[in-house]
Amino acid sequence: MSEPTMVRPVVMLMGPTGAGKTDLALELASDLPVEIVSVDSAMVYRGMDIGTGKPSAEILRQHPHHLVDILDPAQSYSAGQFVRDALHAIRDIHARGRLPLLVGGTMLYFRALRHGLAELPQADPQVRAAIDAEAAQQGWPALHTQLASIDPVAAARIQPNDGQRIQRALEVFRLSGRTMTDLHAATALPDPSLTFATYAWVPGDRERLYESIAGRFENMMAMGLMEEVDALYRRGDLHSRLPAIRSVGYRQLWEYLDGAVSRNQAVENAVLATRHLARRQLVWLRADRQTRWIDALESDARAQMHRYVAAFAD
RNA sequence: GGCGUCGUGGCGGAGUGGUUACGCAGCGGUCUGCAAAACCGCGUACGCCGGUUCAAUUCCGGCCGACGCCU
Repeated sequence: MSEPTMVRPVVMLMGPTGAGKTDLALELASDLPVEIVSVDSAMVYRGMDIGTGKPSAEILRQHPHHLVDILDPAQSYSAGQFVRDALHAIRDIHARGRLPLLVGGTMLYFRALRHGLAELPQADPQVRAAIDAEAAQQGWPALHTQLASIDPVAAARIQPNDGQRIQRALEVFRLSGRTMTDLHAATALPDPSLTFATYAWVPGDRERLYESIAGRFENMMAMGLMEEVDALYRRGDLHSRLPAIRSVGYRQLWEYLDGAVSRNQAVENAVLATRHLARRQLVWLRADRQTRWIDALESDARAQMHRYVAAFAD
């Protein structure tokens, strides 16, 4: 007999890359009855450790992270798959009487879990290939026009050059016979029994964040990131169009291994790409009015987070 | 000291007697199964002082600075 008023708490710790979320989460996990669920589109891949800022194998043994190392880099993950996987992990953690602590920087995943995704057909390689071929032939703006004729609402909010989204909208229609706009209307919460407490862990000073990003990448190089990327490169079956290889850091070093740029240039590009990523993550966080911001640079920030999370851990 | 070339927004780099080049960085933003992705938006800058002209970043003169060559 379940009580209707019972809610199952989930704490979300979001932040830009380089903000120190991982360390904070580990700290919380060693003091409180929480289990960490990674919300990170790159840490899901095996063999991508240094560049994704994944905790060491030793630490992962002490504090198991859900949704880390679950895919081979040749595979593709998705927001939809993430929601399913996260829901399972959350269910299990609650069943153990513990608190799920979702930590990461993939804001689309957080949003999908909190607000839900419509029931849309999954990506289909065949259909995508067909659409790609058409785009190569006529250009994306032409396909955008095509989209406008079947789903004017979607076309109005998608830019004529946004191939990724035009393709998805067209794909959904070809697969289901219904427009994306139509299907979106039925968007529902993934699990209404969950309550989310959301926190944005953000260094209050952008300059400091960028400095931390540069230092962090330098450190990754010192830890052998180039060798890590080279190992993936040498497999021979991976290529630069794969989501895994397009990740920040990996993509740029891959270009160096391809001989397209110098090593220094690659490193510079990688740091730059990381800054851009952080900026986009901040945009998501700013747009989210329900989330409590915590300045990671404040001296009592950690203690504050401790209290917040402890309040849900009872 | 002489001759020559050059001096454009944070950087790179076009160009024109009157009409916002552009690229990068930076900043703002969009985001429903690739999201560490994809895409969109934002900059009147022309070394200084005069002159010519209806109008000068663009033409002329001087000055300053940089570089090169020469003595």
